[in-house]
Amino acid sequence: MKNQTLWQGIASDLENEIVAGSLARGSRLPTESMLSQRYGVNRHTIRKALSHLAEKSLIWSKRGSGVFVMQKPTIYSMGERVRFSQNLLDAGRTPSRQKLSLSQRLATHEEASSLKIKKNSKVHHYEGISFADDEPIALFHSVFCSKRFPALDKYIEDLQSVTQALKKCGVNDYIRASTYVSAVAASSLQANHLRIKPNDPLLCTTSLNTDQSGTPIEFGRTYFSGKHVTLSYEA
Amino acid sequence: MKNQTLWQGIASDLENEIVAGSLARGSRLPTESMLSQRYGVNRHTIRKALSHLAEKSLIWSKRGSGVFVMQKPTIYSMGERVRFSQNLLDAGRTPSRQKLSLSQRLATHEEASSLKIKKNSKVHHYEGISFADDEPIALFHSVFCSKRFPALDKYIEDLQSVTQALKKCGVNDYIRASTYVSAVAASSLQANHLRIKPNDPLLCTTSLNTDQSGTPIEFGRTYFSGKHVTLSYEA
DNA sequence: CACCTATATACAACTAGACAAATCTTATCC
DNA sequence: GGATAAGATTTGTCTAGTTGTATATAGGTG
Repeated sequence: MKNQTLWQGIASDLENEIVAGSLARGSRLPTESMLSQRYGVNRHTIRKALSHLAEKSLIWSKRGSGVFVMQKPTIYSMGERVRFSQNLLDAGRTPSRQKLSLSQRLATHEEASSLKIKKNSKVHHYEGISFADDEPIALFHSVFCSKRFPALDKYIEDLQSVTQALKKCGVNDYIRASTYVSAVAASSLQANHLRIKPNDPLLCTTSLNTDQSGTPIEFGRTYFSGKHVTLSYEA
Repeated sequence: MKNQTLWQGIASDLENEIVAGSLARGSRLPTESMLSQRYGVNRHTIRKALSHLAEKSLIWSKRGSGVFVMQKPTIYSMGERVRFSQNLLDAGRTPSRQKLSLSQRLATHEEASSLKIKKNSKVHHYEGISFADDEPIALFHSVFCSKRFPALDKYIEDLQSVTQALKKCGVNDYIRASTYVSAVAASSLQANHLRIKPNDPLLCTTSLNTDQSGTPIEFGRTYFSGKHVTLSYEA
């Protein structure tokens, strides 16, 4: 973190002001000329820093008008139907996922009782990272009953999508039955994956999805980077 | 003086031009390409000579801009009453300041406890550069209780002087209650402002000013360029 | 051999200036 | 008061020039 270029230093400085709230959401930044004076650099160097922040969707600019702080970094809306890809597409961002692991193991006590399956049943365990515009925004892991979805792992491997894989297993729709949200500090491992610092705040959601009959299908936890995500519960 | 290398000869040649005044203080040197042509050597040889002069603090360079002749170092005296402008006038130099930012924000834990105000109180945050003869010698930032000095920011904006602005707020005199001095390495942003290199040493003073009754008024840090400033504690 | 001096080349980071395009501000007219 | 036009601001784009850094090569010296 030391030998960074000027524009990188400026970008992280401005980013700090944004996340700290000193630059309020929706407000206008100082003009590029002002910033170039403040930081003692050429306007082009400021523009490089700004374009970096724009790529991270922290700001947006309008010719002739100014540069503004994004209202929310990424809006991830929680509702009856939570679909990762569709959510991000709605927010105007490009979703992608990276698999960390995909295996079978015995369900924990918590998982078994949530999924309403027998203790020591086998489950598919799927773990990975969610990206928005190639920026990691969340770590997730979830489990599915192996007995009910014998070939789910193969489908996930091929399709890279839980929604699509479940369709192949005959589940055309699923519903978010419950969601719990808490805040935790990132471990160094989590921080590394999410490209943030250890102890940075994470939003931890524990969720259960069921099919239309109410039978549990998926149980999992997702850790969202507090810097990049705001959860939305609008109706 | 006999068996000197090419770059040593060039360095002493340029040094003579500087001390003789043929290259004026603050002026720009010919570009490295020009010099390499003039002396008939490779640009790297010129750079070796220049880096030698830079180590002696005779010149400083700015990427993309050029190489410039540096001013002479300054002595800055610390005592019960520390007044920037008067200090430099006493030293026979011309003082000036440049505002980098002036805003209100919440006090940090350290600031609140130093100023003896409540946590999460608002403070004026004033940040800038101090110059001596148009050469930057220090970066400063300090905070004042917003509640006690509601209009201080306006006064600072107008008067460009903390001492004068405080007078407008009814503080006719203030006293340096404590000063801590440490040495730190310059970040790339700090280095850019002070026209030095990253990791060059800075004198970091953390200071608290109070009014005559002992009530804290200003808490701040000043980063003096080690190359340009010597602090003096004479009685 | 290891190290310094010097050359040569290429690229990255930053500055400098100019101009265009979109927007905002202000004066003016009716 | 509202519409319009002129001017000032502000971001977007382009070209050119300067210092910083990295790599490769070769000769001289202790």
